[in-house]
Amino acid sequence: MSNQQNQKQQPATASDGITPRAQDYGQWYLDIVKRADLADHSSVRGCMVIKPHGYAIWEKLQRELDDRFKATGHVNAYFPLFIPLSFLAKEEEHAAGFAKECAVVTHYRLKAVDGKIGVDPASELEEPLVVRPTSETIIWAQYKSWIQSYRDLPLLINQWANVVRWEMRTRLFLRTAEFLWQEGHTAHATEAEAREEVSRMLAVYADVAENVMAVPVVRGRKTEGERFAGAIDTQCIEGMMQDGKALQMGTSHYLGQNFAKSADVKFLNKEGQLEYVHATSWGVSTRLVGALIMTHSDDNGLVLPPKLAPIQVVIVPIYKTPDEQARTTAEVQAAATELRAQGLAVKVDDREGLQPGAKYYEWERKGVPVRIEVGPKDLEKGSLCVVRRFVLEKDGESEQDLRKRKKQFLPRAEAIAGMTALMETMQKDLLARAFAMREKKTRIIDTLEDFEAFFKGEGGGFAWVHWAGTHEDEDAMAKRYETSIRCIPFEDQIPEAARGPGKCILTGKPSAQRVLMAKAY
RNA sequence: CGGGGCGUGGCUCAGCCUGGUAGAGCGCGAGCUUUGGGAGCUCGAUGUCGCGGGUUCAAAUCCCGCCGCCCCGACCA
Repeated sequence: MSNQQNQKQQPATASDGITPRAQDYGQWYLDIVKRADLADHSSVRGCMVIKPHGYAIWEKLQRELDDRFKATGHVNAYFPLFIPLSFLAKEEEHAAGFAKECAVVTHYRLKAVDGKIGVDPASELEEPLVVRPTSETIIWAQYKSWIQSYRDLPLLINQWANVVRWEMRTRLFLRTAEFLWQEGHTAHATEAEAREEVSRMLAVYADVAENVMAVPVVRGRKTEGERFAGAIDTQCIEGMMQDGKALQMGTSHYLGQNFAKSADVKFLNKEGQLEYVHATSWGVSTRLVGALIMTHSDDNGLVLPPKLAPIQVVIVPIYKTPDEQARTTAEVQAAATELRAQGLAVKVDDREGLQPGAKYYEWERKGVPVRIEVGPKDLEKGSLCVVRRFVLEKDGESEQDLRKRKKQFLPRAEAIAGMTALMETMQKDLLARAFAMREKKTRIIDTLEDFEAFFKGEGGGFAWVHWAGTHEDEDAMAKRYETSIRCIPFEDQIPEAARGPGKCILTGKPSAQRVLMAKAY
């Protein structure tokens, strides 16, 4: 597509092979995924291969999440990939919600016929097995035998797993037929306790989004139409991508007693009475890697928050003679050792046969936050050349000035001692930048005219609007403007100027508070 | 499911209209010279041209059928 023009030209900038965002945002995203070596399309429709660099980011995210799950009292377990069809069918609403995207296993054997291997028709399963699109039903079937008394509650379990949803259209990380995620499934004695769990885990997600991923999020609950199939309440965090579209980054559901009833999970309470258990479930997926890319990256490649960068500092030796090579390499190793002692993830790039410039571009593309160059002059001066992947842009700043600000020659000791602080600064800067970007594309809107103008002319973003429409009205808005209610935000999530009651933007009916409208991924 | 595109060395693609037995750039390997923002030269290796059938003396190329993937839309985390 648009990157074909670059094909046979000499690379002019670091962005070679990456379509600029302004030209084609969707293509830019794909280019980043490929050029930063995060993932590949596989030969299976809709399924991706997560490459080591992409997987390393996921592993760091996993660690951050898992630590928080443990800290809030959860333990990990693992349940089967296959769900008997009858299990899924038990919770009607749930089944209906996922029916259209289920992969189904119907046979268990292959057979060679005329030299060709194929499905053995004689091996048909008595009951088809659904490849889990989510695990509520199989897990609750098990909970039935685990829960008898209030003493067994709360049951706080998380599972790290892959799930399959046969989506009609897929996009690397954002929506793949198979994806990796975590799903928490908890059982509680009371509604209040379960609802508290829902809020607790949403807070964990928001914490990871903002303080680890550096992606500011709006917290709220879904409208009836957008709720998880089978849930009574779905809470979510919504991030804004650089094109102004919203991305749902995590959900936490109060499932009421629906699943307990369909799986017949009762417990004896303190008063000696049988009661159905209250359930929650909550999850985030590899989609978060997509959110990371679309929030922070630029036309030169991936930009990663230091907390999630598999490599935080890359050090490149520069030399001409074998003597210089020996000396700079020794210094590079020494610096690496000292930085690692601070707990930093450091990579020494002493590959031969690649010029330093080639290495710079590669690591920029891959989003390494800081690069250190060590040449003969640095050895003489006892300095290190510290180059940041990004700095906060100033208005009207030239490309050269920006580049100059990224690069600093620092006394060796200062550079090394200050590295952890620099990581923290960059982590904060990234969040601040993402926040500013979101603010810039956020409007308080009171009329349909302004609404339409915002989503057409200005390219859209987050719109705070009053809403008192029906489910049908929501659909009408979606058809007309391609927007949806991303969430009904919690009171403290609404900008102060936008709080309080008003009139529905569509129907004019009284509205208690504003909702968040946006186009969404 | 509808619309579009693509399938040829590892990658991106040219060649196809007008059939004559496969090319370029990048990458890869060796050697020499290079190295503070993508190195240069020399030599070298690498192909069931998506699959099946047909037409023909001859098919990457023409015809028929099939398959797969990607992109755009309707559905979704």
